[in-house]
Amino acid sequence: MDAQDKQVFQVFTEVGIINQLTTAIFAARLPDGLHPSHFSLLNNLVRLGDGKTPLALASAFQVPKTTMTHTLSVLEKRGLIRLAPHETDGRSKLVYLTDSGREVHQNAIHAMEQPIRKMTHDLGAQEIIGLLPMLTTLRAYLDDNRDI
Amino acid sequence: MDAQDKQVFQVFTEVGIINQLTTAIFAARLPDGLHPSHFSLLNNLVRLGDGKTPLALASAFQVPKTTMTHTLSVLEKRGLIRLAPHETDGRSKLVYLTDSGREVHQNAIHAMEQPIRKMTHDLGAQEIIGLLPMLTTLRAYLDDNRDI
DNA sequence: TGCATATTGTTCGATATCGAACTATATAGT
DNA sequence: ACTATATAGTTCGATATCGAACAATATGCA
Repeated sequence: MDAQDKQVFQVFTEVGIINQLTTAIFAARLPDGLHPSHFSLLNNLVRLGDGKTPLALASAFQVPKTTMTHTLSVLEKRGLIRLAPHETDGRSKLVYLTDSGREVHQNAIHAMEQPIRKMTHDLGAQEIIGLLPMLTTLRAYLDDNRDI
Repeated sequence: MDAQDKQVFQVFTEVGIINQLTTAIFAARLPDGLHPSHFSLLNNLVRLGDGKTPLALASAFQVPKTTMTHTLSVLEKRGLIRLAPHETDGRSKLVYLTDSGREVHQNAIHAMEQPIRKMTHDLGAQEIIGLLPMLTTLRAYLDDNRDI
């Protein structure tokens, strides 16, 4: 591994640390018992629309379907989502947000405003947002090359 | 949450996805049973030196000390690290790499060369490395503001 | 149609992560 | 020195994540 490889590796190390720190910051703002993975799922359903199958969600989040089964069962028990039978495929189900799920999501989003505002105040919004194009490119590339 | 807040939030969403995808890519290259968290610890000891206390390592990785107890016990059982009593503090221990631990780490680093080279070939090394300054700034800021 | 194969989701067992409570040792204040 | 408090690490119970095996349904092809 040469010096350049190590710098690239360092990028992923920093990404990992940032993910851990921001996840911890946001997790502290979530309602009691709501894990970041639960919020992520609610967030996906709100932003990209519900009515997806569990397998489609597992694929979107790059987790095994067994993990999605578990996550969905937690959210269903909490009444934040509803699992309906698939209209045309007897093997499958469809995931829908409940009113309660939308409300919990909205409150969580609102609670995250404060740390985000402090970060942007201290570091500059444009500095942070400036990362977005390359991060998006990198994410899309990795998503298309999972078997790299 | 206004449009700017959402873009900042999107940065952290992308960071999370990139972390998940790269972790999966690297995990696939690790020896059987070696979890990414195990490799991360070996990597830290190699890069920054061993002889640290478990608590110092837990703090460095931002994990509860109970998690570090578990991780260290796994690595010790595999013979990759050695836990020695602290010379001056009877409560504490010191973590040292074994020769086997250094060897496993070296092999893992080497195995990650291939996916890193492919990424840099496809996306351009400078494009990826260009993220490093701001990511480092952001990581240092978050590290200093864990109670944000 | 009938059967082989593929797909969707669940169950089960194993490991990682975490918080609360605990033990042992060190330190500080009197 | 004595005692109260702080610190380092472990144990324990709970949850998240994951892979292997399984059940139910769908699809493709003879």
